Amino acid sequence: MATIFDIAKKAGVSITTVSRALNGYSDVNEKTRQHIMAIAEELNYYPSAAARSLQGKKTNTIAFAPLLNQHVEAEPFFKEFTGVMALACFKHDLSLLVALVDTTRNVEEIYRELAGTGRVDGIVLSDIKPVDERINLLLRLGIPFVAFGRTTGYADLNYPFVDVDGVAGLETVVDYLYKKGHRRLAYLSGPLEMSYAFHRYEGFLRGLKSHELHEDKRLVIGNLQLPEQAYAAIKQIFSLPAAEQPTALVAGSDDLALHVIQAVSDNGREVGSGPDQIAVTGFDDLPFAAYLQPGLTTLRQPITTTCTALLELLVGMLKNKDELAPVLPELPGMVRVGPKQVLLIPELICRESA
Amino acid sequence: MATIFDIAKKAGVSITTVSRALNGYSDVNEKTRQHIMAIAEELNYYPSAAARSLQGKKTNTIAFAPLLNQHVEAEPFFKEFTGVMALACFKHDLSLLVALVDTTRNVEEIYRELAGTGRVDGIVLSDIKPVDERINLLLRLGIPFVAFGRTTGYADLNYPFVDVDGVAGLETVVDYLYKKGHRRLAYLSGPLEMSYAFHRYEGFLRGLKSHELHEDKRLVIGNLQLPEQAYAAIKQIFSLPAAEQPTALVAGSDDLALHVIQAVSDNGREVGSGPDQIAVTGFDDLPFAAYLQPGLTTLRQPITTTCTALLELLVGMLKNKDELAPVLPELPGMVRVGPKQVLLIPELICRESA
DNA sequence: TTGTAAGCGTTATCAC
DNA sequence: GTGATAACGCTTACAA
Repeated sequence: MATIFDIAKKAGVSITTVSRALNGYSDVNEKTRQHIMAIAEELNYYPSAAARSLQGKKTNTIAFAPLLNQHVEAEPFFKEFTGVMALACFKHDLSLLVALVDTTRNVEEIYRELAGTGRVDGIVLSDIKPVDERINLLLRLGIPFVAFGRTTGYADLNYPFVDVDGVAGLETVVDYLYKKGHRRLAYLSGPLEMSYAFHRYEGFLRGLKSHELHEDKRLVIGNLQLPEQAYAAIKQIFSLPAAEQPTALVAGSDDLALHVIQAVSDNGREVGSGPDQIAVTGFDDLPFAAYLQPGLTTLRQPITTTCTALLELLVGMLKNKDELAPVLPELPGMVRVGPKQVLLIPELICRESA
Repeated sequence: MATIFDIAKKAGVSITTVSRALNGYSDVNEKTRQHIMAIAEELNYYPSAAARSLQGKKTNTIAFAPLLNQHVEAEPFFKEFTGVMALACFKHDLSLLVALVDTTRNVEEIYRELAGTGRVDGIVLSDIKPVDERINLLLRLGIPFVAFGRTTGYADLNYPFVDVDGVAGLETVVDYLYKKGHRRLAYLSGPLEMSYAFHRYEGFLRGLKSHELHEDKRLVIGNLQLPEQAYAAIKQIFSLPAAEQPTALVAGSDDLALHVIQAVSDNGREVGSGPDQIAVTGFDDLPFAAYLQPGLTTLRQPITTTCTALLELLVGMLKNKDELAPVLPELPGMVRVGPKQVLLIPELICRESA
């Protein structure tokens, strides 16, 4: 690899001049610049990223560092999100460093390293938990970051985040089902240690309450991760006395809904919105939701908007460290709940499953 | 951020000793080491990635740099592949730098930059074209890389690659359809400028030939990118005289098959394997293929195996630059066509669409 | 077992 | 306009 030195030698000037010429400084003779540029081109020169960032320069790279859940549960969403994030970064002329975090190791250390090694300008955090040490860690380290999701405390939401409003989402779903005549609703949830699952469940409860329904603990099953667990849960529910069985199954994610639909069929029932059918709903509206048979009624998680907002926020912080609130464009379904806090309202997509 | 200097000062030793202690060298007094480690911990020390790589150290990062096709066509596959690649990298303790390449800019320059800036140890190339300058470029620059896909020349396959055998795949499909009684087959292809599309089409032709069928140019439509184009193609095909219409539609990708299925319905026909139905096949077996109605008969592209092989190859090259052939584990459906060249045979997945 | 010092490829601060 | 030269934070001969 050619260095700035090689160019300087060949051009018969100092490395200072080369650096200035290449970086478009004004105080360089136009002729000299042309000459230097030509030689750089000829030598296939590209500045070393390492050397640059050693000078405190930006890396133009941000990290996306999700926790690696063993549960396949997160997988389809993870892939979708990562892909969209890569596309969003591309539009901002950023590279995306995907660094999965092994939760069986010392998580804090991994983030500390990511932040400390200076390979990235900022971090997109995800898989936020109700109480999440990573946030305080990054806050303390002074690393620019933005969270996809939020903690559940209300006092300490003093960090930048973008979240999809799971509470509002599930209230909408319950309301929809209520109006369709459902009175006995079951709720199937993924790992409740995650904020998003917690919020969705919370929304489910609020939905019940607003219609003066009460929660039947036997119809609420949480921490479902593997397909088998979902199957077992459904089987258990359908073994209740007929009068106590639910007419609608509300799943906390599309992935879960997928297994639920299978399990319902396996139990000799039919999924759908008809009178003798079992209603099933999901959350996410991943591409496959539309292809299921029957089509899945679900809440659309606006992934593209989410990524746009996350990056807009992060890039804004990177540009002017001082400015409190980066100018966020108004995006559809967006509610600003703080200077750097955004909530996105998921949209109910009605198909045939409920 | 704490530096090696801060630690040295606090520990009352030289930076050399700190460096050695931290890097696990043997010639350091155990007591000194303990002391240094403790201080490093206390100071939240992490070595600067920039400074290290400036010393020629590894970055433990590899780049995945796919071309950004405007066609949404590549999107679902891209997301799936990127996600699986991230998971595979994780297992090798590597970070993944996703750098989408804008094909409207100077592509060569972008790869040159990626290689020259030293941010990554190696590159995974994809979206290989029949004749692809990027390969010679990287070969010339001496950057470790491995290609997902291959050029179509046979003489110059002297670079490491892993490819899914599209030729074999489509021969299998045609054979399958033939045995089901189909004699008039249409072929719908994505952008033929890509090797994979080229190979699949080639396989289609060979399949026809082996059964002494001949190609009907009116039934072969290439460079389909947008859904509308697929729709138009199907409409056109169904406007042929009844006797000349195909009984089977072979699509070059699942994504294309998806649109084809829709278009067939819109033209008042029914997709399926029955006598009066139109058979449709795809390629990839993306997750949604199983959920389509009817389920899509398609060729399973072994993405996980592909990523494993790609990384195994690349990591092998990174470890011992000299050794010609890294020891590749035998993976299912794998054919070694050269010391560093691997072909993966796609498996036919029979569902209801054909 | 430890320390000194050179060097990796840049950018930035001075002088000239 | 241009050029020395000192950082940036680390690794590694070479000395001690």
